Amino acid sequence: MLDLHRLRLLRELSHRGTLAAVAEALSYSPSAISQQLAQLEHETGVPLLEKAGRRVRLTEQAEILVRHTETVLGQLERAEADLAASLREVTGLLRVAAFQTAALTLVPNAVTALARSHPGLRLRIRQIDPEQAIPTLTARDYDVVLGEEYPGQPQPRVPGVSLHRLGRDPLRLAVPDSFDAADLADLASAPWAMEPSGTSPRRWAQTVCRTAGFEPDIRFESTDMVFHASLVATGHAASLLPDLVWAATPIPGRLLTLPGSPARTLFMAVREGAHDHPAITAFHTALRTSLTTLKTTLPLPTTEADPAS
Amino acid sequence: MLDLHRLRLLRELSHRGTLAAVAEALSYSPSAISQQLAQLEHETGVPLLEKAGRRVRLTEQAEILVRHTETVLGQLERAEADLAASLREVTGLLRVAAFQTAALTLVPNAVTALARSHPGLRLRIRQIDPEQAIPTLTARDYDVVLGEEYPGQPQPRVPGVSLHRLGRDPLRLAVPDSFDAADLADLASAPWAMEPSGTSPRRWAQTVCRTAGFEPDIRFESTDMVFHASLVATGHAASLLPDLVWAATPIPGRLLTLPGSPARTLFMAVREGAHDHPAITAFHTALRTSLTTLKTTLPLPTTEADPAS
DNA sequence: CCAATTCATCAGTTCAGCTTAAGGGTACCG
DNA sequence: CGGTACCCTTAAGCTGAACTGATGAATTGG
Repeated sequence: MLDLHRLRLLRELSHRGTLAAVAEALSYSPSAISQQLAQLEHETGVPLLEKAGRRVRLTEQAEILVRHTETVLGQLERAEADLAASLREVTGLLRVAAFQTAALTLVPNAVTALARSHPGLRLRIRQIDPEQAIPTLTARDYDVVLGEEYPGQPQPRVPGVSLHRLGRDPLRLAVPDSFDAADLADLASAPWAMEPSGTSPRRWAQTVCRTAGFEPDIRFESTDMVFHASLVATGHAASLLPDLVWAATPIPGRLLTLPGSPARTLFMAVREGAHDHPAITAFHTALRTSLTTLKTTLPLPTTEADPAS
Repeated sequence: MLDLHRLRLLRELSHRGTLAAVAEALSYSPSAISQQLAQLEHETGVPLLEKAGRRVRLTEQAEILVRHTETVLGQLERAEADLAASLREVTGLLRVAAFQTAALTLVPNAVTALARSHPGLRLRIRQIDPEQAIPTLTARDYDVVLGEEYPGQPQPRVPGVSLHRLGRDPLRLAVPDSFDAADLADLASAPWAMEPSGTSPRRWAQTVCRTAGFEPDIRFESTDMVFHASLVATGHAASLLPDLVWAATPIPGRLLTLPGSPARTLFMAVREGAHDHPAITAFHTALRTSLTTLKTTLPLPTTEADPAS
């Protein structure tokens, strides 16, 4: 009988490429992974790994096993979901990774609602960059990862992970009251606050400025959008920020709607097979109602129709 | 993550009914089973077993897990089969349980053929009563069980096990030369050799005699059909025997064809998911050719058309 | 009512699988 | 080309999960 634990290691290897990465992801020493895979090879009697430079490559047979392992793991995930669904009360522990604005705004409301509706469900929230959190779904560090997708910056497709849309979060231009600007083009030489390079909000914001015909003068870089807001409030920079920020901090100046009414899409990533899990569907609906509640509460310019709400 | 090993124990329990039986089947102590299932209950946080007198009953949740476990185990079986199928040569070890006539006649030819065509395949044959061997398929004591089905004695359907027909083996009346009998009715007061009561050949043979209008005078009981044949040869008893016996021992007297040309059906039982395994398909074809070869070789009365060959 | 079954529990033991440490091969870079 | 960094493997030793065996409690059948 094939050992599922070893098969999982093989599957991780096929995703991550090196034994060291698998070990890192699953908190083992590389040696343990090497031994276990050697054992799997021995049990099956089939070569599964072959050296490729200083790395290893999966053989054709190993790929076959990986494919089956995916379906087996999905089946087990569904078993857990079915089991949880058969109970009246939703219980257990849900480990959530949330990006900053979600953690500050969406999540607290959702947690409150769930504490009332599903007292048996425990939540563990951690604020973390979603780009690095999504791969850890399959490593089972988290059950849910909240993510965002900026226009023109599509989320990479990760096998074994399914995405579930939460809604749109409109993106607007936040300008200090002291700035004399009516639209984007007026800010060609203004100081800007943006996210660090390499992030998708940064790529999007830069694209917006370049489309408007200028290269932004970026004076402040931070992943902290509340920091951006305070820079706007104190008159130091303009910034392109999503509406949800204003649920966490007061609107610091003027908000200008951008051409085309762009928005980031908020989504929830879970392991395939787990999306039926009652804890996850409960969390999903709690987030969606949290989002729509926040949207109607916020005193925002109603210059756009939002098809998501 | 649900532990597959523990799930397997739960599955066995749902089939066998008591912890003791599971322990017996899988060569553990009952204590080990109890501990493992308690652990599974603890991990899932869901009650899985409830006391029912001095036994235990599976809860609704446990049944859910069992259903999923069945599909997961089937998937793993298919993984192994796919893996083996991807290799050029058929290798590995095939553990076969065979009933007596099969072990004496069908199997040796098949083994010879396989040794030539698939030198990498090792076989371990054990002669054993198929009725007790089939349940052990799921316990993985055997990979293949050869079985027989007498007319009107249908094989019980075992979940997780699939049956594959090998062919018909005609049943005839073997009468000592010294007996003055032309058909069944002439043997109403003759001494008979039959299989022990409780077996399906016995039930069938008794039905045949009763249909012919008499209760047989059973003087010899044995599962050994070669013994039956020798009783016929030595003039001590008549017996209802399948043709395959004559591949193991000379025809001892006269063979009379029965009305309706009855035959037992020979089949091969394997775990579901394993029927695609190349070692098993190879064994299957070897057995079928072995059977047809034997049939054409035997000097038998050709009074019947055999639709199986 | 006693004997036999069956499951639960506890203490003791064994072995699979982990970590650490050392070694060898490969790529990349000055 | 040597140096360095990275990656995989192997050996040795240790730890904890899981097994055995003994004991006890509950239930059923003769």
